[in-house]
Amino acid sequence: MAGEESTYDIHAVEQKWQDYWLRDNTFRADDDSPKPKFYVLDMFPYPSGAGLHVGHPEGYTATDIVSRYKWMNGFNVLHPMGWDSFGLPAEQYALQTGIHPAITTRKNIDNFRRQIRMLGLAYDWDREVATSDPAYYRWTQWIFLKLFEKGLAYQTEIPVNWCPELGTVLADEEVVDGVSERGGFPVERRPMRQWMLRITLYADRLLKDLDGLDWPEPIKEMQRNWIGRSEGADVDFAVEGLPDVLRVFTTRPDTLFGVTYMVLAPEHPLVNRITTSGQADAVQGYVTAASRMNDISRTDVTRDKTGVFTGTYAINPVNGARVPIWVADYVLISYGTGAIMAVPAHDQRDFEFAKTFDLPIIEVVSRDATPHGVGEEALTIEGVAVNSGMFDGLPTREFKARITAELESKGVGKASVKYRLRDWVFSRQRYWGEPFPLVHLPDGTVVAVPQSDLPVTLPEVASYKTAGSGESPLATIEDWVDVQDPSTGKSLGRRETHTMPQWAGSCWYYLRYIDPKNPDRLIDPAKESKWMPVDLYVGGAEHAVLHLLYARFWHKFLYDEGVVSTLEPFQKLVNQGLILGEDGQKMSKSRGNVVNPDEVVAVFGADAMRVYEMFMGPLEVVKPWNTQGIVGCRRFLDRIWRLCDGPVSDDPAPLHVRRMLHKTIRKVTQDIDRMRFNTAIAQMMTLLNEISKETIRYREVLEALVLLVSPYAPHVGEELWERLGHEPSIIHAPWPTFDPALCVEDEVKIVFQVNGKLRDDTMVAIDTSDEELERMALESDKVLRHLEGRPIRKVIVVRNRLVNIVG
RNA sequence: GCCGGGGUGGCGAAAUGGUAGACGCAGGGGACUUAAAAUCCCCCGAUCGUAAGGUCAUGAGGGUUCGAGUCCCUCCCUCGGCACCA
Repeated sequence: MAGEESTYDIHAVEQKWQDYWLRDNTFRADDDSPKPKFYVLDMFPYPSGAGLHVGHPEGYTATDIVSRYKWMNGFNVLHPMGWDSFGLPAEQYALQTGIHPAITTRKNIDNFRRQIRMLGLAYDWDREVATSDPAYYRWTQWIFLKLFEKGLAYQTEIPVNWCPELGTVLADEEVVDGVSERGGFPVERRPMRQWMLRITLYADRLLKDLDGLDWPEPIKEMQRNWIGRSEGADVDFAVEGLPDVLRVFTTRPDTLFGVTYMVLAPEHPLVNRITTSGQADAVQGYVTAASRMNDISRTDVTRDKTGVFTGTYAINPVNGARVPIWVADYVLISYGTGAIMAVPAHDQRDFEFAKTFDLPIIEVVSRDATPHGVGEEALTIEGVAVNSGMFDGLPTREFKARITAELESKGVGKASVKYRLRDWVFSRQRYWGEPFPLVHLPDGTVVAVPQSDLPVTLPEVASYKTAGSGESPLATIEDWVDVQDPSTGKSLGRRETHTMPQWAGSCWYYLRYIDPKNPDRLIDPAKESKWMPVDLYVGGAEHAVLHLLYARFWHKFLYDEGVVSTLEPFQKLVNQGLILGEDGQKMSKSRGNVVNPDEVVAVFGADAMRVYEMFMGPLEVVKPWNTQGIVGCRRFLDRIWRLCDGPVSDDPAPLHVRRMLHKTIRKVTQDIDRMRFNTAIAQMMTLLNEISKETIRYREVLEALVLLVSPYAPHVGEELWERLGHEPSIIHAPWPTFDPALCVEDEVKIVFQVNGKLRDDTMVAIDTSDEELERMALESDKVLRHLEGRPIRKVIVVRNRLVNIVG
């Protein structure tokens, strides 16, 4: 293979420079530098036992190129790396082997660090952090306590998937058709105590502040959809024969005259109160059945509508109509008020339900102000009111405003905004996560562990199995759970045994990189304001919603607390596309198509791997790996090496070579700014092809090429830079500049078209006049032949490009 | 179902509305070599033609334009996200 036949000893060169960078601390970010700052961030990895796969270095190489480019442009760059090291796999491994997750994690981190260094990535290792390090999670706990103090953290009972046989809570993905994925044991919905964070309080800000971010529009759109702001009205319906009020949320208050029934979610608190004795058994049975279903089958849209009548009626506030109240699981307790007014003529779900249970359907919206009767599906458009009494003829928009105001004046409704976003379930019944710094007192109150006692560290446990109750393994460690007064030894209360989810540590790691060792505070404000915000954040699109939304939420909270000075953490975001296996399938162990960077580097070297990953295609795009393809990148580097290896002339290069060089400097520079690394590499290859034709190697050209290629292939870059007589590191050398005057050719090819088809071409001096070009085109035999004597109707001349004769 | 990407040679891809396929891989031919590897040079979308040259071609079909891979409309396929959110 090409790697073994390479021109130079790749591995010796790569080792030499990796050692140098480490020794020299080349990539240290300087907190005191007067240079402009640039903060480049990678989404830090979970250090799995499998080690890096070729997908990781894609994003890392991209940020590495940008970092090195910024250094060469005189910036003070912060480019850190760390570990998202709490998480389930280490705990599952501990369950199987009894090896402590901390040990596994340390080993995996060491392996990841080795692999990342092997790739020549320019990180400031003095700033490395790991979320599972007590010195780190002390501050995760600190942030949580702030949230707790401000009332943004609360406990609630919410239904979770409880498997009695396994004695544990399962995630929705672990439940298939109502039984556990592993073992096939029955799973039930059981309300369990969980810690929640009030992210919904920040919904509006999380939505609005998206506008100012330099993020891919699709990602912003995903976040907007996830937050799901919707404007409408709360409307109160009286319940016949009872003092209760049934409040519903609707985005279409203009359809109130079309309400033919009401629906409560099975979990709605009014269900028991309003159900008549005659309907009690049916309702009870339905509610119980609904509680057994998991969220996935419950929300399966292809399911037929089900429901049951409560026996009670509600009174429509606009016309006094008496409408039956049903219970149905297509209404979710977690959205709006957990109850709806059903308008089957204009809502597809209500329509299907009404058809199933033979309920009336009243048309109240029409395209053109005249009723057309109810069709085969609901008409969900905005239009004009019909069958709505005095409101007939009103356009939807006006009607909404009028009726909302009217309801409000009567005290039976008001304008209302609801969000799809739910509060964040923040606790896990697991061992390997941040302990909550909380103590439950005997009287039921919950108190914070004093700041001076942080961190609350994880105790040693004998077994990593969850406690039988569904509590975490921590619940079984009596010494740890029982909090005693240090002076009297008297029991004060019991520690919270839940742990935080993996998202917690990744919500703020980008801040700790700025001040990683500060023992007294999360971050020094002066350093924070120096480095924030993150100028470029690169990572996988799989984190488009959750991680990025949670981190933005915490950041805004920390802003409110005066800890950070920016409203948003990540100014520019780029998602790298997935790298697929050689078979075009997603890489996975089971498919056996995983490419291991160790093997690639062993054969081709880190530089070739880096160049290939960037050359494969645009960063953001999904693309398949092809080991054969690296050969071309290896050859490219070898050819540069050989070029620099011989005698070098200090004479100025001939004009055509300098032109090519300056065009290349321009293209490579512009492409790095646009993060189009593939075309930058292609341009360098083109330059290389050109200068290889010359018998003389000009220093002027070689040095520029080495500088240009060095962010992509830093080992070759450093080595050749040194051999050309310069001091390391090449990142201290200035990025080459181009002369715009040298980027234009003095001759251009002009294409002659007849009726838009290419017929001839010729070389002319640049900026030849339109008249001259037209004259030349009309002298072309080929053009004349294709005109076939037809009269010329029109001539289009595009200077320096083409002449199109229309005839 | 809804939202968002994307369909260009054998493959990865490139192309401010202006020569479609830059650059690379694979393939073919040649030079060097006892030979192979490496290296260097040439060819390389399809099709008709001895050639000159012509015709077709960017998922399909329409449209705008002197000119469309690029803009507009309809549709198909594919990948990702969300999924009874009232």
